[in-house]
Amino acid sequence: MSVMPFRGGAAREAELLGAVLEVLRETGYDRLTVDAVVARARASKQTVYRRWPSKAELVVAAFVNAVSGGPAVPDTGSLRGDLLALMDVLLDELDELGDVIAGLLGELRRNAELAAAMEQHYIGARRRSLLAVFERARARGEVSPEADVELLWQAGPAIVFFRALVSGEPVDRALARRIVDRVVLPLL
Amino acid sequence: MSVMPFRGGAAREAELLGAVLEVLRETGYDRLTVDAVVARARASKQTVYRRWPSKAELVVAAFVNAVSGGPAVPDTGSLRGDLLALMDVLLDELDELGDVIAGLLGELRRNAELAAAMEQHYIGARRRSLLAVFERARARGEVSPEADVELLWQAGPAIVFFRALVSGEPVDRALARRIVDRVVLPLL
Amino acid sequence: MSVMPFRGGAAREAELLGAVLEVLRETGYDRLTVDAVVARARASKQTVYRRWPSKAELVVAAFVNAVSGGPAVPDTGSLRGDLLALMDVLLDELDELGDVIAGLLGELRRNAELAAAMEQHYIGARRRSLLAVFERARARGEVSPEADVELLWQAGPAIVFFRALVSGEPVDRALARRIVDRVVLPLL
Amino acid sequence: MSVMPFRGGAAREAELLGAVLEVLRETGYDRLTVDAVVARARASKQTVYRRWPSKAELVVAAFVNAVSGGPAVPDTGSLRGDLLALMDVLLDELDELGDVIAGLLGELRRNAELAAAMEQHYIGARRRSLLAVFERARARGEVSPEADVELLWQAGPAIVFFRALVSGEPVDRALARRIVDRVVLPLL
DNA sequence: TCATAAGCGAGACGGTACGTCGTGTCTTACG
DNA sequence: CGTAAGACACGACGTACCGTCTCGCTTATGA
Repeated sequence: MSVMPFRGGAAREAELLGAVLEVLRETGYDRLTVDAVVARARASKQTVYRRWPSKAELVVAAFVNAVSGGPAVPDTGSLRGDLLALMDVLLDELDELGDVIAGLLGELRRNAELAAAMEQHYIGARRRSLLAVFERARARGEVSPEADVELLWQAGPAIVFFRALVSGEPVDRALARRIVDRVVLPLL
Repeated sequence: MSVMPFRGGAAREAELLGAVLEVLRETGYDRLTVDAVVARARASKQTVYRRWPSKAELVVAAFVNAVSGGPAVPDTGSLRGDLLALMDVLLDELDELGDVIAGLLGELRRNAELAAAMEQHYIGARRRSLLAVFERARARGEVSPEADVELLWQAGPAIVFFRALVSGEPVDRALARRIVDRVVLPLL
Repeated sequence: MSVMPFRGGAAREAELLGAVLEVLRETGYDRLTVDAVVARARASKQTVYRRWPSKAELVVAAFVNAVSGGPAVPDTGSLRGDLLALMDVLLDELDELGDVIAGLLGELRRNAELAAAMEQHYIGARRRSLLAVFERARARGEVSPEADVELLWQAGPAIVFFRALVSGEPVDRALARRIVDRVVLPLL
Repeated sequence: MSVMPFRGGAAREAELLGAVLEVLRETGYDRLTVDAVVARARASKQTVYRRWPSKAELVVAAFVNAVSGGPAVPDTGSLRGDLLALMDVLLDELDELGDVIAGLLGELRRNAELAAAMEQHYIGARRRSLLAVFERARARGEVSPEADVELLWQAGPAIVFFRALVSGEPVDRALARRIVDRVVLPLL
């Protein structure tokens, strides 16, 4: 007498990760407990631990699942517009998942595999989008040849992360505009 | 016939925070337990919890105590030299206490009081040093009047934190030099 | 490849109570620690506290478990023999578990549920045995009709408890004989 | 600017014991804490521990102080009246201090000195009163020569203690009368 | 008259136990 | 065989109480 139809492995996996996100949104990362996730998904702990070996991996999986795909490379016609569009996406994500990221940073320092997953699916995806935007601008001649693009792409995200996670200052679109207009663009 | 001299409250406090740092250095933030600290300091849990209401506050206190005072404002004669000196301090601190910071960021998001303490004694102290350096440079005419100093001071720290804590890229003096020469100075 | 066979809840419960008794015998009631019990049984505190909400309830459960069943109703052929047999059982129990009883009396006064359990399984069982002996004697005509059996059954136990727990006088078989011959039997 | 006049050692001692009794009456023996006593008496812990080496000794001292002197030997003219008068005193004391006695019994088993103090000042005093009453009755010829007075004096107290502390049955004057009329007097 | 000791309040301290919580492993019973 | 349910060992948390200690003040006594 099951109260729920059987669901294959992949579908169940998505449900579990969804439950993780729900609990994350309600309680934050470190108040999240595997028991809460399991109760939310009407699952068993074994069902979770069969797939992810620890709470950290579970949360990273849910996080990556939530942000995966990453931002589409925008095409507003101007470099400035593209940059602002990407910064907006970053801001929204930080707003929603900043707690999760902050909670995970400690784990990432100790678990290279987790760190690699985050780099690959989160930071990496955003880096690739930014670099694509820069590349297109370079093709249009908007980028000075001696600009250190490998360093510059992360100036914007870095400042936003720094304020959101470390210094606690507000991050909003005005800030994004300031960064783009007074830091990134002048250096290109 | 006491086997040990009496130590006033303030002295005991310093000993406790010292024990926290020792344990932090040996075991890392997340493996740190209050019991370990207490054993190290030959203290009782009450002695700790009388002063700091939770493990997080204890660790923040130890961190703040370790970095407080902040970097002396350097005076190498040139803006570039001063900036590099400050970046070096930042790098050393991150190297030594990066794990602690990463572990604490989650707590800071949920505890405004802790966040304020960190901002006041850690980030704030470094911001004040950097701004003092900028101010001196401005007096010497090395800073363009329209430079957004309030934003620029954090470009260096932000990039360093971003790489050290979020993207996992290496941070070293070469990077510091790159940041100063290709981001901060050009924008001034 | 489990290193130990699974034991159902009921079996585990018996093991835990056994560990309590072991620790009781070794260290006495007041020195008994839940941690010691847990270590002895290779159990977790949760496993204990899941079943019994406090140390007191745990100890009462172990005590009740140890004495439950109570003394078989003896049948020596004579009332005097039966009474002496029951008193002997009482003496042995007091000798072995007197410390535990003395330690528990304080708790029992504040916890009616615990007191009821003790009355039901310890005192009650002994009362029932004594009354059965009296009843059989009455059937044989050895009991005067106007004897206050409801009061008399507890004269023996009461004196023994009084001396063992309160006044600190020795209790031995000679005393038991004295009580039976000079108090109980004459009043019947 | 002291808020309280100085009190010599003996007077302070009585105040402290009074505070113990107050706290005992409010919270019972095992919920009593030395800190509570100290707060109640506006005293310092050292002031308590200078006089009594442990909580148990403190409470026993307060108890003995409260019941000291013991019951005056009554003289109602009849043995029965005298016995009932003494039983009434016992009942009142048990009613008021039963919790304390129950809480202390565990300690007494482990601390012979404490047990001796209780026996001397509490049980002993009551035994002496009862024996005096028996002795007077014997002089009047009310006591059979072969009665085991050394055993009989404790029948009444024992049954009362047993019911009050162990079996949890009610103790009242009707019970006292029953004990005197159906147990003690018939055996004399 | 003043200092010097003794008792005191206040309360911090080391130690030990408590009862709670969370993780990751495990067993059972069901479908 | 995968699952829901949930017991379990382990280990950390934060609280409570005991008995010892130090401090600084007040009182009592002796020079």
